[in-house]
Amino acid sequence: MAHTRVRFAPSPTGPLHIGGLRTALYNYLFARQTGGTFILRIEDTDQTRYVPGAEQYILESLAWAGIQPDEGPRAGGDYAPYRQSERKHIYRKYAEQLIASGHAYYAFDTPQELEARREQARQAGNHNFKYDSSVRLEMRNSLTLPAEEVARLIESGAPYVVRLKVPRGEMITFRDRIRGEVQFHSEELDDKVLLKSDGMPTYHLANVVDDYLMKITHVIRGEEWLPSTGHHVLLYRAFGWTLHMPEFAHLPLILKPNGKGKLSKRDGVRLGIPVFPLAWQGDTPEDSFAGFREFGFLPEAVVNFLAFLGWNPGTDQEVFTLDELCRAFSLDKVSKGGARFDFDKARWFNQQHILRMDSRELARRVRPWIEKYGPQPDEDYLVAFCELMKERVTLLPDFWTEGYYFFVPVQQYDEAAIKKRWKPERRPAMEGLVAALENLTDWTAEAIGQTIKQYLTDHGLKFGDVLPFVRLALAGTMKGPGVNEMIALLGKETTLQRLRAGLDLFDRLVTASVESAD
RNA sequence: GGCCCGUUCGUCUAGGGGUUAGGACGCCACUCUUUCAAGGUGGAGACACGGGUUCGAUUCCCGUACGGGCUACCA
Repeated sequence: MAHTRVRFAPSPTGPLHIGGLRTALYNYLFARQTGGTFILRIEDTDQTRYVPGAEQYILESLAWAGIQPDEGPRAGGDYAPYRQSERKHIYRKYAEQLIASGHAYYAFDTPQELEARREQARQAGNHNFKYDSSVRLEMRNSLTLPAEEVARLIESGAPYVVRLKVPRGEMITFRDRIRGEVQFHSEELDDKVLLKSDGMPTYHLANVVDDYLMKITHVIRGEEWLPSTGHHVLLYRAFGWTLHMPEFAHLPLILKPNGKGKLSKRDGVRLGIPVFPLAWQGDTPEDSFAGFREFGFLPEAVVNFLAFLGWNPGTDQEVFTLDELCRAFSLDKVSKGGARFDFDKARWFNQQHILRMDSRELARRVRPWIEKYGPQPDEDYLVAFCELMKERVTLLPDFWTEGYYFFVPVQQYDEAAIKKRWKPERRPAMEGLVAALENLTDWTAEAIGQTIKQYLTDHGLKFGDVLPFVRLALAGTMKGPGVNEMIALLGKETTLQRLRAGLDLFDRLVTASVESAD
């Protein structure tokens, strides 16, 4: 196969949707796997929908996910510029070439005239007005107007568009990498606007021209583009570029959790789940959203999760690094049906990636989530903490909520557990243990374990007789890492102090409940 | 409405003319453990429907149903 060149071509109209990120990911994986080039092209041809900051957001999202473009507005490349607004001058030439060859025409119908025409069709019971071969000869365009009139209109600066002259009676067939052969009757296609009255191209023209100019070999995009691919094929034919036509691969959509429609930003706010990679600050609170990053997802996990929404390697392996995905990915294994967004599965992927991540690397990711609350733990302490906690969290904020007591005093004791278990008779045994620990100098989990075990056997006690109370005094909760490790990390001073304070608290709680029971 | 695409456990999916239809998430149980997790074991749980083709269809074909996408001077 010739050198593959694929592009991700988002429109900067707002934050990049998670579905868009997946499209970018698949393009990236395909490029990496085939040793090809991954290109980012900004499709900003709609000036009315342009949102400042959106392009920056796209760049940051891709960077966060670890899928950097080889060519693009930031990265540069031999086919620059990569922003369609900066390529505006290119498209007109191609539009005129099409007019000259009889594949397109000027149309002067105003939006009002078109609307009137649509309304007229509605009156006649046709709710599906199309500007196509059946009506174009009734409209105001270079096909119906005398040549002098057309020239006069253009010279006088009258607004016009260029439309594709879709031929009659042709069958348009193309092979989609994912769906096989797809066909359209040319009769069903309307005369799409190619060049808008503001001089900008529409997606259809810009897309085909740029893909040709940038030597794109594979167009991997969402299924919502499937219906207009017929027009695109026609365009390649009209330009005489059929031999350079890229291979198409239309990806299944990412659906709402209930399966009804494609996932939208509304679903995010409605269900309290992220549908964007990063937070987006809109003009209003309703237009601002948290992203996967802010929810505490690792980019590795999001990438893994997204990769599996519509693709699978055909093996039992589910947890993949980006590199592994690059190697395992194949367009042929992309499924056809839409995939529902499953937040629980996303959480599971995150848990898996946390679990497998090197603790030192993990500590780097976790640090902001701890410092957010004040503490600034030193590196080794944080690494050790991550080592203890990583198998009991799913999202990054859990490190704090589940293990805050490693950084600050216990805020809340599980009083129900204490009242249920604590017997004041246990106090001497606990005090003895405190004394034993106080004498210990080798403050490691192993030595601590030895000391506790020795003490228990010496006094005929079982683990269950004291350990739950050690845990409660140290962490306030019955949950958490092994007691030995917990003691070792907390340090001698904190451990002894919390144990002593705990004993007093336990007694107080139990006597209080006895009194209230009277 | 028209056109296009799709349909295997609740979800993501493997599979493919003859299988006990496999895995993962979630759920349940058990196990391990001082606890919570993680891990291990086990369980419930699916081929949308109707016709063909065939000795035999979940698998191939055709319909139907259902779902989705598109139907702009938006991408």
